[in-house]
Amino acid sequence: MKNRLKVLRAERDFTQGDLADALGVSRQTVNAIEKGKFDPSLPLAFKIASLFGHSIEEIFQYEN
Amino acid sequence: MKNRLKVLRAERDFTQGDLADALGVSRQTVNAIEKGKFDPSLPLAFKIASLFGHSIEEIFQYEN
DNA sequence: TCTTTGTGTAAAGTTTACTTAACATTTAAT
DNA sequence: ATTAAATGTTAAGTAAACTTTACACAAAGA
Repeated sequence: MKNRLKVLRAERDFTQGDLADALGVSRQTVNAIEKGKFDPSLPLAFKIASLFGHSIEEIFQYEN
Repeated sequence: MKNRLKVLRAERDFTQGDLADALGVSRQTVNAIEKGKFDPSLPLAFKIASLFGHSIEEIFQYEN
C-alpha cells in the first residue's frame, strides 16, 4: 500500500504531531504510516479520509 | 464499523467459505467480520471492495 | 551559538487482526 | 428422519497495528 499522506499533510501545513493529535494516535504512528512501515487500521483510514475530505481510495493505493 | 458483507455475499450466492477462499483468509475471519467481531485490515478491505466491485465506503460504514 | 521545532528510529509492551483446530447448531436437502 | 452443508463460536497461537519512552539529528530562528 502506498499513500499520499505526506503531500496532503504538507498542503495543510500540518506537522506529524498535528496530524497525530487530530487523529487521536501517536506521532510515531503517523510517521510509520507515512514511511510505509505499516498500514493504518480500517477505522484509522476512515478518520484520515474524513479529515482530509477525500475517499480512502484517493489517499491509499493498494498494490498487489 | 458496520458493513454490508452479508448482503453482498448473498447477492453473489457465495458461502462464507467461498468468500474466504476468494480473499485468501480463513472462513472464521469472514464470519467474524460479518458479525462485527472485528474490522478487516485496510489491505483486506481493499480486496473485499475490489472483489465486489464497490468502494470501501460503499461496503463499510464508519460509526463514531 | 544555542535553543526550539520537526522528523527519524528503536525497544518493549498492549491490543487487535488474523490463523488452525475443533465442535455445536441451524438450514436445507433427500 | 437422516444426512450434509453452512454458519456460529471458542481456545490458543502468531502477526501486525498500535502505545510510551527515549534519544539522535537536521533545519530554522533568536
